[in-house]
Amino acid sequence: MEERQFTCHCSTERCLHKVPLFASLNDASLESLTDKMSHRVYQKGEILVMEGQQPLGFTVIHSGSAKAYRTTSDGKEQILYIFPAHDYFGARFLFTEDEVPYCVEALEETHVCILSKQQLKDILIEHPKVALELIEAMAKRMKRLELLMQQSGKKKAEIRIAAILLEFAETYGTQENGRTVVNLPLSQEGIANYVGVARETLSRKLSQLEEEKIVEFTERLQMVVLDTEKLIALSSGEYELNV
Amino acid sequence: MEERQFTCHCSTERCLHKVPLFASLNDASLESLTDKMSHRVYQKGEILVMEGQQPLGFTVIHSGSAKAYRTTSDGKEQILYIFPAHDYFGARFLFTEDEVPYCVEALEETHVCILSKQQLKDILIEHPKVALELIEAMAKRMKRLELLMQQSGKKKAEIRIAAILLEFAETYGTQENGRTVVNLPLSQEGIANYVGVARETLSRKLSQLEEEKIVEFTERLQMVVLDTEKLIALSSGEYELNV
DNA sequence: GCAAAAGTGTGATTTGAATCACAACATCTT
DNA sequence: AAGATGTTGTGATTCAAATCACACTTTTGC
Repeated sequence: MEERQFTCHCSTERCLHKVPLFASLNDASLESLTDKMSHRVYQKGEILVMEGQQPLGFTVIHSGSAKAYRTTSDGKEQILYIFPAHDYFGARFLFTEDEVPYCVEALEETHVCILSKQQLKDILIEHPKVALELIEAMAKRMKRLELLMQQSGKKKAEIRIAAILLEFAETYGTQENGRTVVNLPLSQEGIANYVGVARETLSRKLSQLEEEKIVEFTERLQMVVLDTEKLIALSSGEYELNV
Repeated sequence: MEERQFTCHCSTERCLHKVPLFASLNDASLESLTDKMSHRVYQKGEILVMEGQQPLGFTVIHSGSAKAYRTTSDGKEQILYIFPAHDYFGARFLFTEDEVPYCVEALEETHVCILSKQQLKDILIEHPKVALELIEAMAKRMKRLELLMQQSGKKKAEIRIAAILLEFAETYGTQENGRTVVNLPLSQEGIANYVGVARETLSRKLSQLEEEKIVEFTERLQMVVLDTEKLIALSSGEYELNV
């Protein structure tokens, strides 16, 4: 096993540069900001923040990825967000509460940079353009939530599954001679918890999707989208899986 | 019937004063802003914006209320938001898209004040505190969406119903010697569309709630909450309705 | 390399809510 | 006041997904 790393290379690499949120800052302010941030490394399975705890702060994922989830009353985990590399979290709950509303857990080795609430507020007041960016970013996240809401109102599992697969394709997919190859961030069990259906239902639906040549599961945690059109039609309810 | 009103009293009443979003603006900037806004009046059932259209702008509800909904592929309406008086909408889609993602319809006679995208942006750049307020407001709305998401992942209808009733109690309830009297903004049919269950299911569940003396429906569009604790327990899944 | 653990596929059964189908009210309208 | 229209309650039936149960496969850790 590799030696565990306790520092990240943020200061040298100026990791914030890759985050669209801070795109409008010039290099000088960016560097002074980076110096002020604290940096941490988490191994796969480690918890970044625990539901009910004090918020860590505004957290930028430098590398790696994480999932945010809550444990429901019947003991299952409902995943709310997957944060890929260069994404961030914390703005939403830094501003609304006292305690974090969900657990965030690393899905792999993950390096993060953290900004305290006050630091973030200072930046937003000083650089209104960053605030505007943040508003836009939040709007995008809301858009996704609204879409999911709409779909989850409906019972059909396949609609919601198709929507999540499309989300994955967009976030983790790469084009390879026409087909979209997607490295899934979660196992089937995890996807089921994200979609909010039973693991068995997901397994059955995925088999159907393969039968109908809409997607293909080549190896563990890898999916190839064969027919994006159909997947979109499915997610909007225009198309249904035949038995 | 009363004569239809085509102008609102914004300029004299400084309606924006009541909107927490603009609380940090001084009277002078508030008044100059108010003059720049356009004002409109809608009757019950009139559409403020249509799904797919160009956004109206950032819209503040001066008086009245409205619902935002989408029509799903199977022809039902899924209500996403209810906007009460002094609430506002538009920030979310002004920043993300080209077209409005849902219909907004007046639930009663409704007076609104509208700010164009550019006007809003200018204010946000000039008054970073307003931007901070907007971020907080969006965070709150996201919090609600996340909560609903979580609950809609679960199948139990009563959990989601309880959550919505609590939301209504908070927004439209008034304390009257211990009990909370709530003037509902929607009919049963509307509530069903908001929760995302069949109208019949809602009716049955509400009857059960009355049987168990948790709420009481005194007159049309009026609910009295008798046992808030139980309603909360129900919404979190700690308590279940006995047949 | 082998055992334990984690993840996956598939049938049989149960269950909760959607759907269908009306009857009973309430509310607009003229 | 009476018909029309919209709203609500309740039974019977259907149906999709959860649950249960277990075989099978893959990964992981020592």
